[in-house]
Amino acid sequence: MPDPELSATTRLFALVDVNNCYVSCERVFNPSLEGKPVVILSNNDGCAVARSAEVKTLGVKMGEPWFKLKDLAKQHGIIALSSNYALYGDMSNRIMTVLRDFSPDVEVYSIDESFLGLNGLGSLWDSPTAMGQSIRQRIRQWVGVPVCVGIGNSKTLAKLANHIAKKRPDFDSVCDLSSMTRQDRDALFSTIDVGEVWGIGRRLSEHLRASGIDTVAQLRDASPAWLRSRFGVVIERTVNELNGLSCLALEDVAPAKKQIIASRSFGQPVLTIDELGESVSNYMTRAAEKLRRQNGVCEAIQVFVQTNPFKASDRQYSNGVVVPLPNASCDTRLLIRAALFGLAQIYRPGYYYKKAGVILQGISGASGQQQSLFTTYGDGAASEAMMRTLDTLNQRFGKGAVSIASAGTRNDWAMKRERKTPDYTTSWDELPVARAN
DNA sequence: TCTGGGGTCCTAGGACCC
DNA sequence: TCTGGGGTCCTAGGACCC
Repeated sequence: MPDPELSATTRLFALVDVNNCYVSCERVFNPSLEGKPVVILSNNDGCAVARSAEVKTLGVKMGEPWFKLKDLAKQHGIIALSSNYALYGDMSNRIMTVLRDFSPDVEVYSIDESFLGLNGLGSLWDSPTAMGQSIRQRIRQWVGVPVCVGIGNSKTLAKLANHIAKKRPDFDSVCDLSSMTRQDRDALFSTIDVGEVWGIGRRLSEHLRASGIDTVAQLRDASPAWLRSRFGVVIERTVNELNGLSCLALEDVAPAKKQIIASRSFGQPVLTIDELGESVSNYMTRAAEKLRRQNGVCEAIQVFVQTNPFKASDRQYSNGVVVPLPNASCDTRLLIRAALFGLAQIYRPGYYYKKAGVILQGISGASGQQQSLFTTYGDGAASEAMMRTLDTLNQRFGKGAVSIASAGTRNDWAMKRERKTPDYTTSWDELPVARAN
């Protein structure tokens, strides 16, 4: 097999990743946090979702509940901040803008990570490493946060290089695997745990180790065919990528979401359907905004509720239901009604609810705003009739007991859906009386 | 009694990512 | 007392069809 790195179609990728992103963002606006142990907490200040280097050194894990950390925090003076996603999103946009100056091909992979396509840019720089250093310095200077840069012949290798740049101080925050000698790479790969590879999670690591594959080098040299038969096609692709055979393309335009989730845990347990309904309405409002932002409509919504699984002394209950819509829609009011209808079906009184959420499903893109408006309001007798039915029901049973499934024409998707879920209540006669009192 | 073969679609669940 | 919130893809198996 020819060395893919020498072929004419060799690709080159960089991965730029903000160090301890949320903490670094906070430090830009509050320099007194510099050098101190800082954690950023999730919704309701529940879990640590970002840790400064000082906190990582103390052994604090990602996702660790804050209440378990309180003693350690007191002991070491850990500063805990509630998360501020508006700030992080804004900082992220600034970084991505800087990156676009370096390459026309930028894939924003997450709030703190971007892939860059480097093909064709070689003549602009002494070396990929020189470019990486320039990226790093400019983001530090213009935005104020530290980043690491990993470079390789596939996205998986760029990710791995980034990991090395972060862990090994001698690389000075930039690691280029593509220019390294085979021996140097082997030496590195044989010291890195297989679980550090992008796409190899906890489960696969366990299985691989049981098969005698402990390091990146061993995974790279394992037989793709054997791995495929044993673990599936995803890992086969990963191994090819580790060998410098680029299988994952850069996606410079973000594909539209196929589903949109909005959910939250509650600070306090919630008992009544009215409170749940209020939350569900809020989530749906947010989800519908996201849907419209991508000019989409959805054909069904799902609503779910859950008690606190960590509280063993509580009676546990969790349930969800899919509500097909008579017409694909992005209309907030209609979607909220559908969600409340679903909620009425799954709500059971007497439980301490801790979490609820909605999922928009069957999303398709509208070709433009006009089409989605037509779909929603249109001349659709179905929609109109449905709304009237809902109003009648609301008057009769009170808020929350709303039916939408009996009105209008169903599309194919919804019909199939109905066939497969026989327990789905289609008639309002069958609606449970779901109010607590 | 014996009981085909090929195909699609859908779902639930599991794995992964940040 | 207090335990995040999003997403994607793959696979196995069942339903259904001819």
